Amino acid sequence: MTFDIKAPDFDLEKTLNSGQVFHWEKIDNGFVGTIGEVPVFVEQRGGELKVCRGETPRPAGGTPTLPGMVAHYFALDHSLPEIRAALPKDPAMQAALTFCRGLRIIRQPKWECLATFICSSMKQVAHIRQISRALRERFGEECTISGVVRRLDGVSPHRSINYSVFTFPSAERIARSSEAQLRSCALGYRAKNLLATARLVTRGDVDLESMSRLADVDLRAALGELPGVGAKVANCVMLFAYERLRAFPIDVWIERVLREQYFRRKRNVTPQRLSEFTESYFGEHGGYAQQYLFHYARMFGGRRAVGARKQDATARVPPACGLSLRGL
DNA sequence: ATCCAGGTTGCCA
DNA sequence: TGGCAACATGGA
Repeated sequence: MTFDIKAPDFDLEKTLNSGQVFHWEKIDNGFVGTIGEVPVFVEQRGGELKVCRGETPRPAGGTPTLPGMVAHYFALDHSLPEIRAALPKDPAMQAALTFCRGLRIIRQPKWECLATFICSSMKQVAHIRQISRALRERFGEECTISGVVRRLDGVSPHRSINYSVFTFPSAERIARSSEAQLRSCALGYRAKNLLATARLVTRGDVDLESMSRLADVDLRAALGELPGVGAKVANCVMLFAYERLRAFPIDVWIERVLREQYFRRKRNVTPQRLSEFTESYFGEHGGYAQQYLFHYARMFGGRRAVGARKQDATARVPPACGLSLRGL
């Protein structure tokens, strides 16, 4: 069964390839992945999404409608015009913002997001994708997606699709595995942390759902208690799974941008000071600012920008703004 | 081959 | 507090 969903001001590819989520696979002009336990094929055509769902591994009760679920996951309710208007007007921000038009901060399942970002430390995005896939194939459940989608050319009425995808393993499933099994998924030293955190979640020592009621500072502290979760990962999980749009994760890419564009290579700028600056300067939607700067820097910035050709061949040239991030 | 990656942690002064 | 090394793995 396929649905059409209105999705104005949305760029599916930029959203899924910007390093906030790691499991979506580009296939046949669309993407195959899961939204929670629901396997989904999504294809964007102009301002519309064509969505086809597969079978969940188990019958799920109280599931919302597919269009509602998709719209919620991709945060189609976020008002991008308002968010864009509220961001700073400096050249670096404007350039990133122009390039990242339609990129949305999505709403990921909490455990899935937490687990993958625990695996993300000192890993390139490509590696994180490999780890995510390995965990799914080893411990997740396989689902199939089959159906019909109308063809782009409109010559034939439709084409049939048939894909396979794995759900992300639950905390319980990870907790039941061994550190050696996790290491076989190329987790390295992160295996110990993922296992320990999975056990805490499984035992009920932490309740990821009820933590959504905490204020930002308390949520950050609670997440920080988990093994393998420091300031950066906590901010990623807050931003990508708890709808805390102020959260501003600072990784090596963002740190380069901040030092080059906002601190003009000044020395003695501690992580603490960087954090204070981003909090006050980018404000309420800092997470969006961060994601736009991150994606832009990764596509065009110095230190051999990653994937500019493969991921976005149509936009190889950065927007003309009289500013370059080269030489960071 | 060498460098580096969406960091965290423990230990040192 | 701030600096620093260890920690695993594989893409560029």
